[in-house]
Amino acid sequence: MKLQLQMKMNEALYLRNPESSELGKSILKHSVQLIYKAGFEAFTFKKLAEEIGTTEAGIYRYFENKHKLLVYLTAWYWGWLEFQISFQTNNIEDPVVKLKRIIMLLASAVEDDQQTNHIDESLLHQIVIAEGSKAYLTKQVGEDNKQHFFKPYKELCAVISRVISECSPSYKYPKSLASTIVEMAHFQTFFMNNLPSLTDFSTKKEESEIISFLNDLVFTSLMKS
Amino acid sequence: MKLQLQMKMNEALYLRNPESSELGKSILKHSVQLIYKAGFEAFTFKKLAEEIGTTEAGIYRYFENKHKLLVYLTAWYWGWLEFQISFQTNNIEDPVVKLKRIIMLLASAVEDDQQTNHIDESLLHQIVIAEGSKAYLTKQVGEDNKQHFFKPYKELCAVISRVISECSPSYKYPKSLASTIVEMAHFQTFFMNNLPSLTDFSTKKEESEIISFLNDLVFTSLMKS
DNA sequence: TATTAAATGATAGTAATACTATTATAAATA
DNA sequence: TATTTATAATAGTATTACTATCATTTAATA
Repeated sequence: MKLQLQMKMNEALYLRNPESSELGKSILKHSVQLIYKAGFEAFTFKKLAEEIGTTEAGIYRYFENKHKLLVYLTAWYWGWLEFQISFQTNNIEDPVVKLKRIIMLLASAVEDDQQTNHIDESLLHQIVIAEGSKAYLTKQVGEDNKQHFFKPYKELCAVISRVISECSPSYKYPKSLASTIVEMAHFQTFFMNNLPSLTDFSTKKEESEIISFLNDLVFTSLMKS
Repeated sequence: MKLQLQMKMNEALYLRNPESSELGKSILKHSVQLIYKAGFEAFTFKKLAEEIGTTEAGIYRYFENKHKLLVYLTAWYWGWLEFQISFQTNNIEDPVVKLKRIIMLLASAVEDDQQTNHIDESLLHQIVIAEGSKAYLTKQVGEDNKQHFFKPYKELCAVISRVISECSPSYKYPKSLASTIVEMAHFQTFFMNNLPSLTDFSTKKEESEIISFLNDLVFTSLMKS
């Protein structure tokens, strides 16, 4: 039995629900591939339409513009990741073990999980590393936030900060530490691959080194307080 | 006596040196103001030209495109900040005191220093917080890096990582910790102002709280190892 | 089965963006 | 005075980021 889990996405992110039709799913699938390949700046709805074999206007029926599409994809990713984390850490009692597992999941390359056929999570992970911050580093953060576009990201951080507080109830910065490890899991990966002198990770490009760094960072902070 | 210190910028960043003429300086000054006001996405050379009272073609004689201009401005900022740090921590023997001072400088709002009349460092600091990552989160990072566009940023991180190693020679991740505190000084500020639930900082929006967070993060890591 | 609605395809058009090129003029310098 | 240098003025192109219209296919429903 193969069960499909559908994420309930914020309806303000799209004009027509892309999960509800073939063209919609094709838009999601190919936008991930094209943004991955060309980068978000060079990505246009025209090119996407050509790739899919539809027209620009066709894409615009689903997404207002490419910024909304990026926000949609990143929100999808954070929702998906939160589910992965809740699934993989379910029934783990010890919050320390739990937090270690979370750090591992944050900093590990994702393998495409087949469950959700139309989105390649592995590519999407790469996109979120390289383009994800652009979803909120804009002049419209405020309005976008009011419309709850970043809820999945904030929820993930909230989940992590709760585990941090379980590990160490007296620690004073659980939320900031949570957003720090989420961001750094990505940034250190990006730096390792592109600006390696900003990291201590060898040319082997081992993600295990990033995991060790984050574990060290987090647990020395928590053990002390 | 008022001494002007000129930063030597990477020549591949511009077509004509903007520091060498009035129009050039005006471009720098007004681009900082306009990017701050409109955000980098909405910023165009046309609008900039109108603001300055010159033509689009006039801007293009100085900068190839707006990406190069952003890279120029961020590089300028990191160079300027490294100088501020080296100046303000000069003659401090104790590396712990030094590192604390650095963290303070990283996370404090900048006040325009008058020394360099044409660039408003305070606005530029805000720009680097909100747009700075876009300088390297692109498909061309590799090439840009080969042309040493990110040297000032990497040098600043290198300086900080050396102080970290002085504080604790056995600490295994001085470079990653350095890039982490630089990035987090900015991201936590951005989050505090725009997505506050990602932080533990009160509505007072006190930068001193961010400084405390970073100090805690860094010094528990270093004391332990 | 016929009717109708929903989704898509095809085409066209507009305003703004991101440039390049050319020519004229003013100011600085040799 | 001749000449280089910087800038202004104007024009033009390809691409981007959309919006609008209408025809056609597909699917749902009466």
